[in-house]
Amino acid sequence: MGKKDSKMKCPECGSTRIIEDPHRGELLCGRCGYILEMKVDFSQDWREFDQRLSAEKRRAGAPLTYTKPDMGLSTKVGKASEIEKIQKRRGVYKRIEKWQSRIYTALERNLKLSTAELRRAASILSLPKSVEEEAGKIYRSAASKGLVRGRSMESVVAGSIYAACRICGVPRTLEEIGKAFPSLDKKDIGKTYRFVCRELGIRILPTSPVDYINRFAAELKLSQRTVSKALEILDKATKREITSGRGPMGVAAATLYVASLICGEKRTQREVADVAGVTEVTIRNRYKELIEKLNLEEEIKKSKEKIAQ
DNA sequence: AAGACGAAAGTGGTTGA
DNA sequence: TCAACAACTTTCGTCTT
Repeated sequence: MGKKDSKMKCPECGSTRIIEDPHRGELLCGRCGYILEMKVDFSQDWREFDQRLSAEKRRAGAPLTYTKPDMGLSTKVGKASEIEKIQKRRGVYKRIEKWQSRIYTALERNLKLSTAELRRAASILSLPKSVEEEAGKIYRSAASKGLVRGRSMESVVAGSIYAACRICGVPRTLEEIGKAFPSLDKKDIGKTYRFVCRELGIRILPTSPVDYINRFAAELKLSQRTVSKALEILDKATKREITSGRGPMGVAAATLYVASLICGEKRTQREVADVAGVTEVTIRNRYKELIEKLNLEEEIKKSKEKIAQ
């Protein structure tokens, strides 16, 4: 993490302490954790030392993209009637043209619609371009394997986005994805997600609570101090295997709740639960385990006394 | 009155025979 | 394919602040 230039200001709390997290490529506020932007390096990824090297390394054309139905690549065979000079071969071109349209109609028509849907959802969720690309890639493989058949196109798009978020290390909850797809219910998205991952052989790595802490904390407007405390607690908890087998969102929520108590920035269980998309009961269960196994009782008592003063 | 607590019953997914 | 199982949810009554 390094300091960023001082001109930048956090739109959330006005702090000018903007820090950079190079692993995630995020710029975030050092005070409240608000994420200002996801940085992507658009600069040239090679250097040119002489004529020969520059000719070798340079790549022509627009970059491939999964956010266009044809990846920005397709060419079209002209209509036979337009190619007057080669009248003789007219029959051949007619056939080629026919095949082109046949291939186009099946998969491409679907991709046209789904790409529009993907873009719409990505903009609602304000996903970084890289995640959108990943989602497009996943959808494309799913579609070409015929996995969309029997499922709604939307649910597969939603599942692809959910998977892409996790792969890129910026997981969203199913609720959040669901908000961008009002017509779908949460369970269908999860189901489709699992199905697509299984069929495509995408390894589903369980998400870590760490991935959620920053985002949840920002929504709860917790200070950086509390976030650090939460991460510290989480680290201890992980080492003692309190977190294994537990839902990562519940763990993240409980950790933040405890940290908020200790740092005197109390949030109610309800508030934390809503942000994390779990119930108060789950927070209570995790919370109990944390306190028991990490002996946090005294620390909470201390901070309570402090507040009472 | 709001928040925290915990018991009990229900849900959906995983696992192993 | 079915039952057992763990995690989580929903609901609700009770205690605490």
